[in-house]
Amino acid sequence: MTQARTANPLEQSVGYALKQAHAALRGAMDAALRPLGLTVPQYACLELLGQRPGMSNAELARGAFVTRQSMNLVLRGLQDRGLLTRPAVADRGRALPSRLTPTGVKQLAAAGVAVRAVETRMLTALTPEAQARLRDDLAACAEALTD
Amino acid sequence: MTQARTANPLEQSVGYALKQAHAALRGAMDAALRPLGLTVPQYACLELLGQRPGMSNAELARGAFVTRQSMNLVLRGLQDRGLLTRPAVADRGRALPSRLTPTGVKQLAAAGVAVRAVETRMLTALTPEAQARLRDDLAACAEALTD
DNA sequence: TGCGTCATGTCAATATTTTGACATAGGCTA
DNA sequence: TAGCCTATGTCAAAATATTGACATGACGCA
Repeated sequence: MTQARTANPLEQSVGYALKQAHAALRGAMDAALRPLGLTVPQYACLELLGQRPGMSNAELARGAFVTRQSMNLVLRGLQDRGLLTRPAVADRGRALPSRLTPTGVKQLAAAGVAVRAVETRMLTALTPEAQARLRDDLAACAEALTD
Repeated sequence: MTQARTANPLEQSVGYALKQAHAALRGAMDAALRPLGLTVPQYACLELLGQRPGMSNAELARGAFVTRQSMNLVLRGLQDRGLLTRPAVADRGRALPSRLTPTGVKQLAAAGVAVRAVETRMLTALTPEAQARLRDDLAACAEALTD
């Protein structure tokens, strides 16, 4: 026991476990979205817009945890593919509100099914209570670091 | 906004919380390691080698959740800076075992202090029991996805 | 009104990572 | 032994993300 601690302290680190779980989730989502021709950032963008239409590029970037510049490229790609629309000029301020097209809504629906299946598989070993607790603890971790 | 709950199902997603916590941790580690001239992958490499000297490039890549090619670049950078050594040729197989130099050990010690401070800050809101539970749940999530 | 500050969108350049590919070394099996 | 499979290190190219910078618009305040 005491040897296990000194021999593998990494495995006892919450940070390492977080990194491990994130890598696994990212890989699984990537594999699930590939048949649909979507990357994870692209899906995140669709999901955010599906839940709150009219979000600006900067808002989407913050919600997807990437830079404005990266999200800008994602946005253009999705726009070129006809999954969302964006006004060429802003009528108020500089923010350009994006909205899903009907095609985008359909793509999001298909992607959502695939992603939710991944999440369900990830959480198979956890009770609903444990899942809620995990979510809240992760949120608390994020909040403690963003001050 | 009574529809705040139904309007934000993303906040109820464990996967999203995981992504959020990971982004916050990554950013905090980045900031903590920058004064030392280290990136997160570089630190991960040092930490792995500190705990298990002689790991090969491929082993380090798996442990740090990056590709072999990425770890190869990290390894070369650290080697050029004199933080680790690697034999030019393998005496057995193709794996080249890396080992920290005394300078590397010192850098790792300093970086370890900084990183542990970040992890402590991240976990301030959680009891030791909750921390252990969080770690185990994350490990269970990762394992469920890697089958 | 004028001014300072902040947020946004976007361009260009750079850095980083991944994808694809190939040669080599070792283990396994017929 | 020969043949096949897997793992490893590494090269080159492509994709992706970030950093730095700039112009523009909104807001607060004297």
